[in-house]
Amino acid sequence: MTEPFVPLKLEPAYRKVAAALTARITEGTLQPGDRLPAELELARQLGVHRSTIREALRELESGGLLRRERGSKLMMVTRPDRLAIASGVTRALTLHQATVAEVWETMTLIEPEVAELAALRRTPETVSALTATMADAEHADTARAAAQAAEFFRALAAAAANNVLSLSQEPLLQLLGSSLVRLIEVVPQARSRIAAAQRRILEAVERGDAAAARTWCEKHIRDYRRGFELAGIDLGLPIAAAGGASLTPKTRSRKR
Amino acid sequence: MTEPFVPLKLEPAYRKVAAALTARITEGTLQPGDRLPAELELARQLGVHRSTIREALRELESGGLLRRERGSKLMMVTRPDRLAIASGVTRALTLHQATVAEVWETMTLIEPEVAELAALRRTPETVSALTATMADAEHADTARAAAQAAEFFRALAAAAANNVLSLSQEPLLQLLGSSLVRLIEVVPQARSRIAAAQRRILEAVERGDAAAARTWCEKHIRDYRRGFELAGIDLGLPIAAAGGASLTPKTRSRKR
DNA sequence: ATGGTAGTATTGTCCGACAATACTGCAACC
DNA sequence: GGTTGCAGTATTGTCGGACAATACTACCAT
Repeated sequence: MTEPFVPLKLEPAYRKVAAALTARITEGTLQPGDRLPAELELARQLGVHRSTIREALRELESGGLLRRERGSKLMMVTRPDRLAIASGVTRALTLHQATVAEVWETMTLIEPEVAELAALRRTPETVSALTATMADAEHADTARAAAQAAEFFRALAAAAANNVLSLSQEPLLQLLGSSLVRLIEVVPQARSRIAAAQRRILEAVERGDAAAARTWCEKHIRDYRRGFELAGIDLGLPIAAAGGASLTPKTRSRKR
Repeated sequence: MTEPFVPLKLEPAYRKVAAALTARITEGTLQPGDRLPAELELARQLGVHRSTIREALRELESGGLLRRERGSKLMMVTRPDRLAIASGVTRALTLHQATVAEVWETMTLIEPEVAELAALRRTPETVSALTATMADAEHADTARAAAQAAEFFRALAAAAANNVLSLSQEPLLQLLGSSLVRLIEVVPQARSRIAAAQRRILEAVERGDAAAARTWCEKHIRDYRRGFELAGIDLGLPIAAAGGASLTPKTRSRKR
């Protein structure tokens, strides 16, 4: 016989409220840009106490479905923005001890395709946006230079005109950030090599040469791997460790 | 001169509390599996009211950093689980009106690579897990059959032994779910074609033939596209519309 | 050891309160 | 006319406390 009783789950009220609000948003009754009613009003309508409403609001807020625009009091319904969503994924991957190798491997797979699509679908606007990201190339400030590398990929994905790709890529960029800083810090020729590769990719995209864009991007990503190795970053290590190590390289090399 | 005053942001207490707790978790002071102190105790330690603590907890909870194990009272620190994280991304992409075409394109890019890696890194366990997913293939229940298709890809990614890939793939599977149901509902030969392709991929993975695995997977994904077209799913349409239409075609047309 | 039982701890929800601040309308002023 | 000042209201952030339901615990009886 099958089990006669399954664990019946009673949701607390705050979760039901959150679910109800989420449903209103996903089904479109509440649209991005709409203002939510005041907490007391919501409490009255849903028949629960304001505290309960507030707990539910925090839930939606952290999911990016609600935000308060600067200096406003009422909450506004909003589409989760890309960075916020990605940072949740980033945190999750960090806690799951994702390794540099895994992230790198995924980039190997995504980026060349992104470059290819960018070359095929470029528009004057996306190309100039891409060009604009080169301004900070080879920047003296290490953090700035690392940020520029990520920015380049973001602009590339924007040119590829695929939101799903852009969002898939974002956590990778965030995760690689700290390792990238270390790479640029430690490997002297990194700045120029990165800039040179970016220029090659940019040129290929500009003239719509998809094959070249892909090829150069492949090389570019492979080059990152070489850089990581040169910088002494253990690819098998979880990202967190690789990043943290870059902050205290001296202490690590000193024995004990 | 530069602006003398930047908007100074004062965070409400509940967010500071959330940030403090998050920091403890990411830095490792609180490890997955640890139990959080009681709310009153936290309130005492942090010097705020219990309501404030509770709002912060909801924030972490919805981020997947805290969970309560069934029938327990204290919260437990936990690693965000893959499905939960992905569902946030899924919701975001839905709200951003991601199209079937975008999702499909991203799968085109990821899955063949996943298949290739799976063939290279397979172990007896992952292969048998992959085989096990075939049990539900060609299932009469449409929803079940669609779920099986997603399950197959999950097992494939597991065989590829890359957590980042698995997680990147998950939102795509969730997004495609509803369209997939529709596809299988409408296109009679879909079940057998899907099963056949899966068998081909599985065989290639089993014998470690990376090239074949990739090729068959590419064909498989291309076949999905054909299926979508046959099923009359407009690839340019946002996912929500494509899926929603299949779930409640009657009610939608009656709406007001 | 096993099983029952009473007491304690903890959460979920409620009520109410109050200060700080954003919004509104109106009067006053250049 | 447009700007400024101001009073009044609405709304949030935070607090204090309360209570029922239930998980946990320690103890007692068998």
